[in-house]
Amino acid sequence: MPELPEVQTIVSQLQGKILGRSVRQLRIVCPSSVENRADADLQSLGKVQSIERKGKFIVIGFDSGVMAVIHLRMTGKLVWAAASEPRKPSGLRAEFCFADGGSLLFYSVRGFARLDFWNSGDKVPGIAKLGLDPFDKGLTADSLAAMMHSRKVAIKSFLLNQELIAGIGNIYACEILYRIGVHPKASAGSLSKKKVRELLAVMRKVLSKAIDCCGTSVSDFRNIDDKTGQFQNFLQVYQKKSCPKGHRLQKIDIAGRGTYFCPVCQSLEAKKASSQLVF
DNA sequence: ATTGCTTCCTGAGCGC
DNA sequence: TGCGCTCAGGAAGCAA
Repeated sequence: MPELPEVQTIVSQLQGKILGRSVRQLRIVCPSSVENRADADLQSLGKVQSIERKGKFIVIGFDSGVMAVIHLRMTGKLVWAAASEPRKPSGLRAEFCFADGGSLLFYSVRGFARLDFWNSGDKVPGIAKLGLDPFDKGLTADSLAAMMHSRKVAIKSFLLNQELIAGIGNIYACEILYRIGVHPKASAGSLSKKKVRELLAVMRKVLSKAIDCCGTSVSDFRNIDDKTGQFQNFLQVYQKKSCPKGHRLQKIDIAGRGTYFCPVCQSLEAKKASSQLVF
């Protein structure tokens, strides 16, 4: 499931592939996954001017004044295909055909992913509500501690809330909490200032490493060349039986997500200083 | 205001 | 081999 590192991987690859190129035709295969909320004809999108990540959203700006806002949710994919390559029909929702050859294919196996068109500068509801990016300089130990202060919600749910911090999903939430030795059910407000500082540092470290690895492929994440990422080789708890120290892991449900944690390394009180290696 | 539950959907994996 | 069941989860929407 694409989270911040996977989406960043796709955005970086798209920048190298389609920036400055013109879309000749937009082929909408499945209209229920695509919506035009722009005052423009989608058959004259024009040239790709910008490609950005906003939380887990991908925003592609065109010189016609339209932007494509894409959210891959769980099983969405963007795949580059040469004009001659056969298209896998299963889950194909739309295709951007480029004037100088090649296509960007938008897939969504389970139909949750979205491709919506807006006028550049429109306030897109999902994006407008996003909290700070984990790498935003405005996100400091102080501001994070202020956000967490007095919140009773489980720290795992806090990390998954896109309106607070944008980009973390289930896999990285589990991995970050294991690395700082905090129980996923510990209330966000219960973390000491020292732990909050550690949380911020480890969050950035884990996400950076995952970006360097071009993401995590535990199920079906693929980059635009249909290749897997490599961070699954560094996972310590997600879908594992035991932690790196050999303790048996537990799996519980938090906010409707499978949550993996080590009952030995991750204390509920969130007070124990972590001495374990991050990688 | 904050928290939590339900819904959407299909392929993979499992037991029989 | 094949059937039916369970599980996977991001975010909107609504209830408490």
